[in-house]
Amino acid sequence: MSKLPAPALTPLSIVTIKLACSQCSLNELCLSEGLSGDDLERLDVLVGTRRKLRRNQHLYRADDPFEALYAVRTGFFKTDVLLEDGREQVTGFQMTGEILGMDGISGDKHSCNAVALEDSEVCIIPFAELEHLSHEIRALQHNFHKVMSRELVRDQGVMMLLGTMRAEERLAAFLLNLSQRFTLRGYSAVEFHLRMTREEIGSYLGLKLETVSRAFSHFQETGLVAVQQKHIRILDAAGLKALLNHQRH
Amino acid sequence: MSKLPAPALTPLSIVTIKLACSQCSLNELCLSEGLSGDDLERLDVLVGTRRKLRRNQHLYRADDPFEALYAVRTGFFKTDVLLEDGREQVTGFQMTGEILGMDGISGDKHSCNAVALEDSEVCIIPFAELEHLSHEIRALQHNFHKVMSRELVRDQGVMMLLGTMRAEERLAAFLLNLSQRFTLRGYSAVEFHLRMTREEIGSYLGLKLETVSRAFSHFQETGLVAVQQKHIRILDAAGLKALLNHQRH
DNA sequence: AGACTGTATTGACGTGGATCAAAACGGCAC
DNA sequence: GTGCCGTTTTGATCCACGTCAATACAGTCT
Repeated sequence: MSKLPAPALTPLSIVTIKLACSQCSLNELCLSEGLSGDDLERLDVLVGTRRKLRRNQHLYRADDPFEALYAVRTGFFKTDVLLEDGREQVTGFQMTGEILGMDGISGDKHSCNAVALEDSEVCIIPFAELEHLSHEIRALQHNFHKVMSRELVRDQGVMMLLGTMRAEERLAAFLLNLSQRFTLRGYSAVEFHLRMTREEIGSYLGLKLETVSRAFSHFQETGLVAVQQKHIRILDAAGLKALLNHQRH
Repeated sequence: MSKLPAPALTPLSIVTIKLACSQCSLNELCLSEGLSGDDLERLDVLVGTRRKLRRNQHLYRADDPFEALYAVRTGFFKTDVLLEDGREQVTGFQMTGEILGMDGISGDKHSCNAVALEDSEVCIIPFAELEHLSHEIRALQHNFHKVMSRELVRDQGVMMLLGTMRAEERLAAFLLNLSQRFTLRGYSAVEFHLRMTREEIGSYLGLKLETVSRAFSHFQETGLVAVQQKHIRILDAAGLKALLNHQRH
């Protein structure tokens, strides 16, 4: 299983590392939650290899054969779908501890593109082996089901956002969501760097980049958020939340 | 396990039936795909009970404890999510052979409402038992993963629709999607009854009911579709598809 | 340092779909 | 049948966001 230590053809080097889930600080966020020491070791074996990606590198592309899931170990990703006519929809942003690639299970090929938005590292989880192991470890099976289900619930939230919210509500919801996810990972809830461009935010939120920019400016004017390019500081989280619960008109 | 044959308190009668998946005509669409005779029988035991619902009855509601998945056996459902301020987003329409309730796995409670849009019947699939059985039958485990993943891919499509398409494109995509799903079930691809109102279509597509109505009228005028209330006849499927691939402008 | 390029901000204007309103239609109860 | 009510259609108006365009800013290369 160990990979050739031959001349690295591309920057996408594949590294074999022998400490995986058991040593991983993301434990609770990932597949290994609640696994016993013994089972954890078996998961370690499964998730033996990692892959580093540079900013803007693709982890996989739509129509690539599906072979593995990927757990983000460090860094930041986006997933997007392209229509034939060139329209792009960003379907999600993934950070540390989140799992990528589950869309590929149903058709044995990936149905979207996954791109690193900064230099990143993922754990490779060969899917056939994951199924095999979760066939043996019930807790792992259940964890995996929960991870997939969580993704379904997340998608519901995005549909709600795209279907019923106006521009500033969408951006507020987006910022609060990021804040919450950063908090879970031990980072500041109120101050962070956006890894994506205004255009990518807009695509995710179903808005044009100019609208995103204007909404940021307006948040700045009203003292909700301090915005300086990609650097964000939330000044009034309650105010942002209040935006969400307001009736139309 | 058998239910009281006592005076039916409510129209939501629970019926014990002993032919389940093995006799079910929906085989290929559902969880049982590719299972051998022996394994099929074990799935039969699991999916032993059904539940009938009248039009407008809830199958489950948001925050109900999650205990089972439901396979639509006959009828038609919608799922929706409500915001505190009363805004509603229809997140999907489910027909024969489709599985409901997977959103509940992650939080042990349902995250949306499921309502029958016509008199319907579902197969009850107790989730703990499904996990138990799919722990033993690898093909079942894999089928279930595929079903969940298919749902993720479907959600991607809805996001694309809500994020990048204009009103008539959304409606065209919606009609073509229904057409395709009816076809899979052996019904006409070009002629069908809509089970939902304009308002529900609009909620699903992120549009107001008036906009949906106008789009239907326009399709009628341009000879793409014959519309008579809820009765739809697709006259020019290619024309509808062409709408989707057009650039904005 | 200067030049180049991708990204962000801001303004002026146009438009697709929301909103408000009224009328038509269909199904159902009586 | 008649009346009632939920749904659909259609019209008139409004406005949030898209579009087009110019400028500002930041990072990178040389």
